[in-house]
Formats: sequence, C-alpha cells, structure tokens
Amino acid sequence: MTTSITAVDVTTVQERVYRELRGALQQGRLVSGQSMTVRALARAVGTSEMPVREALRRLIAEGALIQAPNRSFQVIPMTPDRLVELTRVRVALEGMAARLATTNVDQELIETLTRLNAEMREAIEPTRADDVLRANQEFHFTIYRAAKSPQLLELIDMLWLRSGPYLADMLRGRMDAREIFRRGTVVHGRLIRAMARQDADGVARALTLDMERTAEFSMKHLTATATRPRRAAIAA
Amino acid sequence: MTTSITAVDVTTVQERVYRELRGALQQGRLVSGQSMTVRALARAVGTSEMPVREALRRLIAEGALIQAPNRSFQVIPMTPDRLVELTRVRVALEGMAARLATTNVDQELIETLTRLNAEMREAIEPTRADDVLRANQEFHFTIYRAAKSPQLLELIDMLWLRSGPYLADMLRGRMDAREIFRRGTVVHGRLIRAMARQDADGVARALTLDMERTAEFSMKHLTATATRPRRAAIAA
DNA sequence: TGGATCGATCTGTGATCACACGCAGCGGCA
DNA sequence: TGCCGCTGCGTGTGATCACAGATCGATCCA
Repeated sequence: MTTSITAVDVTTVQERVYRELRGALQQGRLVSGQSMTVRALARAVGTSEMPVREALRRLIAEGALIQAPNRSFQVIPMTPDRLVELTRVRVALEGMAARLATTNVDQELIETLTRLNAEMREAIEPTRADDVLRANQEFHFTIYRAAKSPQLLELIDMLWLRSGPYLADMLRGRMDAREIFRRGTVVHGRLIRAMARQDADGVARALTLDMERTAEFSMKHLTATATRPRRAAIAA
Repeated sequence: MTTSITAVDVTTVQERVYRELRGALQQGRLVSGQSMTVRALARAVGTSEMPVREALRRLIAEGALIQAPNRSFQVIPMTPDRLVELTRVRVALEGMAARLATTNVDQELIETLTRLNAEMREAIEPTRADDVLRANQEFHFTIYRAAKSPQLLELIDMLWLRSGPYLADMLRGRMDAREIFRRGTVVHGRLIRAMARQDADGVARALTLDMERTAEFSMKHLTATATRPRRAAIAA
C-alpha cells in the first residue's frame, strides 16, 4: 500500500509498531502536536516498551516526531514557516520525480492513474476522508514510483510523513476542504494527459499547481487555528 | 561542528553513540559495505547494547546503514546507480539552498567562506584528508545554513551522511583525488564571488559544477573498484 | 581422505528490572 | 489563609536476562 522506507525482511514487532504508528500519522489519527508515552503505546499494541522505543526513534529520525526536552514524544506541530519550507522542498523533489516518470510511461501507468483519480473523485462527495486521502496519496506515489529512483522516493515519502498528519486532520475538520480536493482531481486529469504525451514540463506544471493550491489552503486553515490547543485521545 | 538532525537537550548515551558513529561515517572510518554488530559496538564505546541499538536504528532510518536479512548491520554499499541518484537529488536540493542563501548574504558569510576555502586549499597538498573533508563540508554547510531553512538543511545533511563514507574512503585511497579537490577550491572561489554579488544563478552554477565533477570522479573510482571486497577493522 | 551433518556460539530481538528526574499535589508553617 | 517545600508517581533511559535462529567449524562415517 504505502512505500516503506527501511524494509526488513522478517516482520519484527518493532516493524509492526512502526507501521502502525506510521499509518496512524498518515490517516490523521495522531494529530499535529499530540503527545504520547512509551508505556501507553506499549500497552496499546500489547508489547513491551522496547519495540515501541525503537519505532519512535525511527520516526524521530524521519522528522515525523520530536522529543520535548525531558518530556514525552509528540507529533511535530505544524507552523506556517514549516509549511512553506515543506512545500518548497516538495515542489522541487516531486516535480523532479514526475519529470523522470515521463520517461517510463506505459499504458498500465495511465490506466492506474485514471482509476485512482476516479476513486478519489467518488470519495469526495460523501466525504469519506480516509478514502480521499488514500486515493490521493496512491495517485501521487504511483507517479513517483514510476521515476524508478529509490533515493528520491524515500525522501518524498519522508516529506509526506511530515505533512500528512496535518493534512489529514485538516480535511476532517473543514468541509470546504472538499473543494480543494475536487479541484485537485481536475488538475490530476490534466496531469494524466500530459503524462500520456510524455510532456515533462506539463506534468511538472500540473503537479506544482496541485501542491501550491493545497498549501495555500492549508496556510489559511493554519493561521485561522494557530493557537488552538489540540488534545486528542491516544488511539493506536 | 556538523549539523545535528534531531537534537536532544540533555546529552544521553544514545546520543553520544549516535554522534560517534556519525562521525566515523563522515570521516570514512566506517567504509562502504562494512558490517558491525551491536555487542561489539557496545563494548567499544563501553555501554550496554540498548543505546547502540537505538543509535543504529536512527542511522538506518536516515539511510546511512542497512540491515541485511537476519544479519548484522552494515554501511550501505555504494553503487553506480546509487551515486547517480544521490547526485541528482543533491544538485536539486543544494542548488536550491544556495539560491536561498544569496538573499541572506552578509560580510561575515563571505569572510567565513573565504577562510574555509583557504583552509581546505592548504590541507590538500600535505594530504591531510580529514582536514580537507572537514573544511569542504564546513564550507558547503555554511552556505546551506545561510538558506535559513531547517527542513532543507536536514535533508541535505542526510544526503551527505549517505555519500560521505564513500567519499572519505575514496580520498584516502587515491592520491589523484587531490586534483579534484584542488579544482574544487577554484570553483569555490567562483562561488564566493557570485555569492558576494548575490548572483543566485552563478552560485547554483558553480555549486552544480563542483558536485558533478566530484561525482564524475567518484564514478570512475567506483567502477574501477567495483567488486573489491572491503573488510576494515571496527574502529569506534 | 573428503564430504555431510550436528552442535556450540554468536547475533538480533524482546522482556523485565532499576534508576534518575521532573512535576504535581498535598501538607505544614508563618 | 496563603505560600513554600517535600514526597509519590509517572516518565524516559540504560542494564541485564532470555530466546530463537543462523552460521561456521569440527568431527565422524563411508
């Protein structure tokens, strides 16, 4: 489903905890700024503290979590500055990946993208937030995988993990976020057509537009809810 | 000295081990492909296994190490494909950082860069490899820090950690690598002048040239020593 | 004498225990 | 009655122990 950063052949407990937390972050079940403790997570997943610690350490290294000084672990809070930076880097890297992908276009890729975009469109109106986000992510990563550059894919994956929690939380909170995703599917269509004719510039242009629109909307939402403290339940 | 990715206020043992391993990687004391065990490292640094495991987990998450299936940890071996990918991404990100830095130029920055470039030049002829690499890295990161973008800096830092071990090892192994660094100092001079007149294009151009020359040389070295097995002593 | 098999050892992984420390809540003192 | 200090408690961190499995070497048999 999602791309794995450092795959381990045998499925270990630490790996399972890591994926669980990662999924929770991507689906917005762990919101920006939320804190958690090692012991609570260990109890929640039914293991000892050790695998949890290693999983948290990985997520910290990937920039998805931070460790407050002598305090518990928490999801990195999103700030306007951070959003600007993330968007800037993402535009560069994802644009590069999309350009590379145009050299590896085949019929199956176009069909997959078309199908995923349709799935996303159909999930918007009923506001099935999880499905929208999943289809959107799968759409983008289908392109990035087609770039056939593991290093690049890994970095992009890391950046999505950093902005994912906030994005997911935002989609849940605001009904008008649907408008952004609806317009996203239109841009996606333009992207697919550019991809079909292997138009690197066109693909990059559509992708950039997609990202910057989302970022612009996120920024408005972010400044509107800037100081609102969040305290969600620890669900894992 | 070097930029830290995820700083923790209180210096913990795990943090110390992490920095030690990181330094060993950057200085080439741990060469590409070398394997290590948790217990051996723990003995070497005089601690228990636990801090070592967490430090290794971090480095794996950062893409500096990998874990062979059911085997020990090892430094990711450099391959031609990997080198091409890393260079491509680095050109994009470091170029972006350098462009951003041109908007934050001041007299101190120019002086620092000039000094570091001189230090590097003076360390080449006596082949003080460590000093050359340190000055070179400090030169580059002085620029990247001036971009004032933590996210960008963090990613660049990660990429240097991935290519550092191989670079350091190469400089040690080949005397003619000095020629590359000597030419590098010339390009650095051009870069400094472009930086002084806030010429973003000029800075990016010089930087790209610097990186691609090094990559080209590395590629020759890599294909020449492709299948040579390395087995260095575990020094930590 | 050569090859196959068995076992000892080493390795990563997970669990449990011990400890220092920060924080909050309660009680004592002025 | 209000303020200050102390003491549990929870928390992250590190050490130690237990276990499964893979690897490599030695020994034994044909």
